[in-house]
Amino acid sequence: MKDKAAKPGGRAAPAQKRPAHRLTMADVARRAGVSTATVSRALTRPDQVNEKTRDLVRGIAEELGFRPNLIGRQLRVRAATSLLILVQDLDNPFYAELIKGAEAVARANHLSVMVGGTDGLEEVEQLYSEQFLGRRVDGLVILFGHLPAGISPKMAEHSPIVLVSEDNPALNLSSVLVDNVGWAERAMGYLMERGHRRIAHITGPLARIISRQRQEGYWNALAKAGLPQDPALEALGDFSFERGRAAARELLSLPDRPTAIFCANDEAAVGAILGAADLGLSVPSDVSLIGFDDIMLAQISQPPLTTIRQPRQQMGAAAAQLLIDMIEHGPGKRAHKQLDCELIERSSVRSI
Amino acid sequence: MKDKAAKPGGRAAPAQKRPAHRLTMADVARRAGVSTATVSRALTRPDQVNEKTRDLVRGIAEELGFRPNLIGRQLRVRAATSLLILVQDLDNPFYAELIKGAEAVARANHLSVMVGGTDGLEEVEQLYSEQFLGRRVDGLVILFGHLPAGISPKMAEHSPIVLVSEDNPALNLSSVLVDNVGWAERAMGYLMERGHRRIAHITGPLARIISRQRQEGYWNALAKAGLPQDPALEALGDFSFERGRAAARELLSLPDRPTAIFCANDEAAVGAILGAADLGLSVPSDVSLIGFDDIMLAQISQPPLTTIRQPRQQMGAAAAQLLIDMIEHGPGKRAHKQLDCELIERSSVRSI
DNA sequence: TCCTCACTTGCAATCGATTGCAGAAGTTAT
DNA sequence: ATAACTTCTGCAATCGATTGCAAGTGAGGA
Repeated sequence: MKDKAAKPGGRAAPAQKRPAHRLTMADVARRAGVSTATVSRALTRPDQVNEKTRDLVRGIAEELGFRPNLIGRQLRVRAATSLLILVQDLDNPFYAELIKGAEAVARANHLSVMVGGTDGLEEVEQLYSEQFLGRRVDGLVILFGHLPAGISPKMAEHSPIVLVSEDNPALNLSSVLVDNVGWAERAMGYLMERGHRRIAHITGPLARIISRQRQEGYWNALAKAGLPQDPALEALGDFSFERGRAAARELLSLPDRPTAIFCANDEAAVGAILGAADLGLSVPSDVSLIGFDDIMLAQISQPPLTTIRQPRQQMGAAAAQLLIDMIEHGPGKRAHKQLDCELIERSSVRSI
Repeated sequence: MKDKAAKPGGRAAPAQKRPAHRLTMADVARRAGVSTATVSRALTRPDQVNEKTRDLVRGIAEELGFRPNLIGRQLRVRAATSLLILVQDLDNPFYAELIKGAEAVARANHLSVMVGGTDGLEEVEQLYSEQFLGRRVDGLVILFGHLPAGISPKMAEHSPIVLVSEDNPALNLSSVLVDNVGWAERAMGYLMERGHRRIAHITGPLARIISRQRQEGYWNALAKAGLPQDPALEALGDFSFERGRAAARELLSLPDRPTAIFCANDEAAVGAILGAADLGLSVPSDVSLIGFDDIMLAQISQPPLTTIRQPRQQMGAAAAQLLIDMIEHGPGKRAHKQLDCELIERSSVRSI
């Protein structure tokens, strides 16, 4: 990659004879007997050039298969061209749909979307920050709750950056969020309305703000119902299927078994279905389950999962839109967009 | 976006006073009392400039927070900077993992990854083709079996383009594939080894080559075993969960019910589990099921699905690598990379 | 003392398109 | 016929960095 020097020995040079002179506007101009300025105008501002000239130039450009070099254009016309979406885990289905929403809006605004999966690695964050600082991307959608290494909070203040899904109140950045605390409370409320009193919680990884917020909602609901917090009813999870399964086994082996479990996400909830099955218990007859997110899995699981749906695609779209506004009008003041979730009733909860 | 003209009425202009003159090398140069050439070298070829000058320049660059404009650099140094991955449906989990694999390899080679979801729309394909023709991206990973609108086969011959997952033999392009026919046959073989003779098939959408290849594998296996093709045993699917469910109901309502079903993909297979359940039948005791792909769902379904695993991440990585080679050494001759699948034995098949 | 060579640095061209400004040509009004 | 406009086109600067070439400096050798 970096070293193209001809190898001393080796097989004969495979490359083409000449570097295949790339077609530029100058070529079209020469061929049409006009200046490059005219070519440029003929191609991008048809009304500013005489009809005959325009058709001539366009014809020749067509015939030659000329396409303007977008890098050249971009250097001159400083218009935004792309957004970068930063994710920790690119193949998490939750993010995929979000990316889709953002891409659609970006595309409608003549922007393209780059994606970067950081795996949580600082060096990779740094690398992508460079793209932003080097103005190769014009805005940043961040799907984790911190600034990527290489971007200082002060810098971020004045930049088109938006935090999505996971907030970080310490940074005062624009964001697109759902009310995790409130909807966790709502999920708990749903369980309580159906008579459940002894309700366990499988958390997400507590290092993540989003997990702590859902936990807070769990606590709030308990408090409002005058129920005590019982540490034994909180099992540490990490959003994974396997951990959800194990956690459910722990919780359901308790002497005084909970009648329902609020899971911090769907994947863990589906794990919990199996964890229950491991103990010969079935959902919802022996234990009720409610999840969070409404990933595809939630519809397909047996039983289908009652859960809180996050409007993922809309979140992505809103993020892109916010960014585009910031790019056009300057960062201005922070915008905090909050989208509504929805409780999707399926069959993993029964009344008692 | 296109029209920035000041709105006649409205609130006061929110934009900053001045467009915040962007820092360039010239600024650093002036401040350091050297030429931009020296700044450039001090920053990118440390050994070519005197130690003292270098430190001075770097210090000032640091202090000023200068970052070189990557667009300017890219215009001058024609090095590849990015790959574009084109997909029909961005939130299909199958592709997400593939993108992840490609991104990792791209990143390791100092390239970034753009993604485009076309939804199968020609106009969107056209739009992304433009990015490629305009040299804003240097290579194309295509995850569907045709060239995007706007790129002619002849053009494609000489360009860094690779078809992944879905081939199109008509185009003679480089590709990264699995042997869909062979592995479909293998799936069928697995069923037959376990005594199944009456085996149905839920196809994918037959417009897609990949579906037809798996179907061909199904037929081949039948033929090799001396079994007849029975049209009644082939149900048209579309890779979706719902259609899989419906198809399974049709097949299992047949007077002479199949003992096993080979599903063209996992999502349909999981649907089939429920389709069977709809008829009071259970998997694998009443009917065996084998899928294709090994998406996450396959591990989690009840019962977990026996299936053919495609090495998605490797496919993405191989595609990126192939592209990078083509970019460095010219397209050269076509490379067809075939990766191995793996039969993952879980519990959706029983011997009879 | 003069020559050669290595090491630093700057000049200016270059990548490819866009666009402000001004001149040329043509039209209309007076 | 002349002034006043329009309309069209080209010149040349510009966006921001990189790099071939040449010049300047100082050290070391003859």
